[in-house]
Amino acid sequence: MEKTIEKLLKQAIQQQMEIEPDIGELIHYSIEIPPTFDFGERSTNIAFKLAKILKKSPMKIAEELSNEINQNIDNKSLIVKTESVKGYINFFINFKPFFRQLYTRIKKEGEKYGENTDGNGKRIIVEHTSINPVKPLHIGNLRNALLGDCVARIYKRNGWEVEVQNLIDDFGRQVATLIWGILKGHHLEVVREIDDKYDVWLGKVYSHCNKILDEEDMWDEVDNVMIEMRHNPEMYRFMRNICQTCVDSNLETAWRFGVTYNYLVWESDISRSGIWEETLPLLEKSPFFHWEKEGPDAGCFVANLGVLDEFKDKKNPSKVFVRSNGIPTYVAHDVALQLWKFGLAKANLTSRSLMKQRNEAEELRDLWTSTDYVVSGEKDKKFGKTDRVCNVIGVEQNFLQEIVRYSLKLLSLENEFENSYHLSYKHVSAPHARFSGRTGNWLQERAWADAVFEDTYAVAFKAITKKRPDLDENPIKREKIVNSITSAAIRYWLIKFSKETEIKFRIEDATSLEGDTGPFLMYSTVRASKIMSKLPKIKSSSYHGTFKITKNEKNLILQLYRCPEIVRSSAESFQPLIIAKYAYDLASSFNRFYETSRVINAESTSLKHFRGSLVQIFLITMQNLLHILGIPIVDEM
RNA sequence: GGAUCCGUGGCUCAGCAUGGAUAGAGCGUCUGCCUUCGGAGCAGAAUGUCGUGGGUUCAAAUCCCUCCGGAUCCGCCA
Repeated sequence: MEKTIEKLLKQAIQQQMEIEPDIGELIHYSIEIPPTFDFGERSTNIAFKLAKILKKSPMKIAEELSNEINQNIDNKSLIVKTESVKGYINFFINFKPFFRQLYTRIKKEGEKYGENTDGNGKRIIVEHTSINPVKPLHIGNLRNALLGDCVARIYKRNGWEVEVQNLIDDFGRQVATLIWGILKGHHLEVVREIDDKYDVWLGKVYSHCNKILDEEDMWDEVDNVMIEMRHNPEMYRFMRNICQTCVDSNLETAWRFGVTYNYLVWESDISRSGIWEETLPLLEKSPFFHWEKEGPDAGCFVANLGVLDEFKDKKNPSKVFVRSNGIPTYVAHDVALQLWKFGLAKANLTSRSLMKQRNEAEELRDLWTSTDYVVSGEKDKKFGKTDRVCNVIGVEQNFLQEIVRYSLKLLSLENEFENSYHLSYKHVSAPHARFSGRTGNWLQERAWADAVFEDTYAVAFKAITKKRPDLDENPIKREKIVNSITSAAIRYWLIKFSKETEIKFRIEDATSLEGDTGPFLMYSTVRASKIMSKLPKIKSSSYHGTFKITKNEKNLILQLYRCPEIVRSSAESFQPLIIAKYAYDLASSFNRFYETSRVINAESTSLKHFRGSLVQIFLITMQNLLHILGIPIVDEM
């Protein structure tokens, strides 16, 4: 439709205005959806733009162009008429052929409707979740996981090959703290309640350890544990087993929400892989990195970021990459990791297959993990080496992530610099503080992901017992439905905010099932599939005939048409929110259609067929959107 | 001190990239709609100095600057 409009406009402008320059782009960006469809289906403000060039009144230009276009079209073309109003040109489309085209397309593409091949098989790594393996996922970690999960799903549908990584930092201070506590027997002071998942209990132990350490300063001992973990194989094994069990427990949580991964990258494996040893010489060759000889940073390996405009104003534009004791800093490590992701550091990593995961769409995903031991005969697989990298990391790391990105620029890795994306998001906050694993305040607020799931489950269960007493007979089916509703509600709630918005954690919002929520989307598909199940098969040629298309029907058609453009723009901006908002608008349009357009008891056969096919393509489109959002599809609820 | 982000009805948020017609949703409040394909829905009402003040423009919630309020970052921690 837009292309037709562009063509008509271009033609008219060339005939009327005698201006040659490429106004293609100007025309392209001037086409918009009017505030209400009373003004037409599309409109353009091109007359305002041309007014400047031609030094003529916009109204006059709009009028002339509109007249010209009206002469170039007839009632058989896709655009049937145009009107000029207050300088705008409004376009009215011929709905029957438009609908026929759209119907044919959606029916043909089916579950691929909305997808495109922009990625052309290029590869992207999406790294998300990446929590320290000493605690359960809290609601903020879940936001991270869901943003990453949706971006992965979106990229897949834009023709990219996606690799989802979860970085497990088993070598950090947090793990050392926990291990210190366990070696001291402090875990015995924390009761594991009957319904505590392993990671929830570990999280309690971890915050208990922090409390002890804050009271009596024994951080030296933690440092010793950190060193022991690196050099004493038995200590390493002990630590890794605990972390592994915690990760298994974290994975269970992720799966409840439909989140799956391809690869678990362990920090200890990375450290051993020689990745840093590969990276350091690369940096040393660059004129922007050097070993500092004097000043406060003497003896350190330093990045000279001051040469970049972006860092010029910093108080201290240089950044330590290697400490005077020879140990690389976190940022240095992250640069190395980023190089590995792009395939620029080989890293001697071995991997093994863990299991197959299945998500709510019944899609399989192999889970692999990096490993420190290989069982003979096991397959190995190499990860990394992608064209683009998206790291989902909280907003508090903006500055550090910028350093990582700009380090690539200093290494003249322009392409990798352009293709590094830090998906930065704000935190989910408790009423008065941020959630932190150290203080364990997620516990009091019941803000860990499993608890939120349980609380939402309870609300959904209550609702379904009231609405569907018949399901008392079939508790297994009911449980499946309630699980779906729960996952849908929480997933949608955590993606419907923009990344820059700090979400205030209030359980009433998370568990809400009405209005702008996941279950609302599900419900629209339930309505549609109920109609479909009661409708005889539609023959694709049978929606001709004489009938009027109502306002609500037109609105639904126009919404359905937007899907591919929406999928594309959400990938470009790394904003799952765009899909969520669109899906909500689409469901609303359907609900309005549903109220006013009877399908099964339609006044005529041709009308019944037309409406039936509209329901059909709505169902296809909506299900595709739900897949992208990771919301389960059910045919009753 | 420097940097980034945020401020939109009573509450929670979209919209800002690429300025354009009447600033949109949801919750809450009020009024209607179940002999009607499933009411987790729909129709309607009330509620707005788009933080403040200036600038650019034919046109500003959107771009630029000031100030106010809030968040985050600025380590040889991760």
